[in-house]
This record gives sequence, structure tokens and C-alpha cells, in this order.
Amino acid sequence: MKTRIRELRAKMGITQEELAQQVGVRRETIVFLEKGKYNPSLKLAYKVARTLGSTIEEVFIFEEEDLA
Amino acid sequence: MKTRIRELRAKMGITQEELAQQVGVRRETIVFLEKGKYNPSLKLAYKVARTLGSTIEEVFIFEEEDLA
DNA sequence: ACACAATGTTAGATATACATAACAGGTGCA
DNA sequence: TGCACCTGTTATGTATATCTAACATTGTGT
Repeated sequence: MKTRIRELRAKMGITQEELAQQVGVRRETIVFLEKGKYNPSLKLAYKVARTLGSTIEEVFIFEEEDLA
Repeated sequence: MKTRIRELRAKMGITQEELAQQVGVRRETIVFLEKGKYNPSLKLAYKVARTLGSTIEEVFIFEEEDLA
């Protein structure tokens, strides 16, 4: 799963640490999300999207394999 | 978290069992999702939404507390 | 080159989504 | 009455998201 977290975060001019605080998770969690290293819970995905001023389906990019 | 799974599933005329099979999870998982008893992974939410011919943000209804 | 901020990585602990199996209640239909 | 189908629940096990802390790397400005 790819994401636009890094891109949107840069656009807002905030660091991983700041995003993490606003979302209420640890910075490492943001690192892993940005790198697509895991499949977040729906609520976390929602909080990240809202904090970045966007929607879930705009922030997280699903691929074919995600429907398999 | 509330959902429109039951409503959309009824509209498609399929059972929990059939939805579960199409999504690739157990029927109990669908029961729990319909009742808002847990917070699914993003990929599962995506599969459910697509199988119901809808989007994540239309199927899963977020509340204020989900941003807390 | 130095200092400092931002990012990346790793290892171990905890919480919980999801699987699995088994059983119970309801509804409709022969 | 009976049976078959759909739905709900409960208990236990496994996989993994997330936390925590510590350290490594990269970038940026002076």
C-alpha cells in the first residue's frame, strides 16, 4: 500500500514528530505508515487523513493486490 | 464506529456468509463489523466497501470520538 | 567541520484484529 | 411439527499493529 502522507505532510510544513503528536501516535508509527510498512487500523487512517486535511481514499493508495 | 454494512448488504440481497466469502474473511468478522465491535484494518475496510459497491467513507461512519 | 534537527532502524512488550470451532435463537416454509 | 437457513455469541489461539526506548543515518545551516 502506497500513501501520500509524506507529500501532504511536506505541503503542510510539519515534521513526522508533529504529525504523530497531532494524530496521537508515536513518530515511528508515522515512519512505517509513510513507507507502507503496515496496514493501519481504519480509525488511525481516518485521523491521519483528517489531520492532513484530506480523505482516506486520497491519502492511502490501494493496489490490485489489496483486493486479492 | 457505525457502519452501513447491513443496509448495503441487504440492498445487494446477500447474506453475511456470502459477503464474508467475497471479502475473504469469516462470517463472525462480518457480524462484528456490522455491530461496530471492532476497528478493522484499512485493507479490510477497503475490501468490504468495494464488495458493497461503495467507498470506505460511505460505508464506515466516523464520529467525534474517532478523532480524540 | 561542527552542531542540531529530521528521519530511519531495530528489538522487545502489549493490545487487539481476525481465525477457528462450537453452540443458541429466530424465521420461514414443507 | 419439523427442518434448513440466517444471525448472534462465546472461548481460545495466532498474527500483527502499535508502543517504548535506544541508537544510527542523513540533511541543513553556520
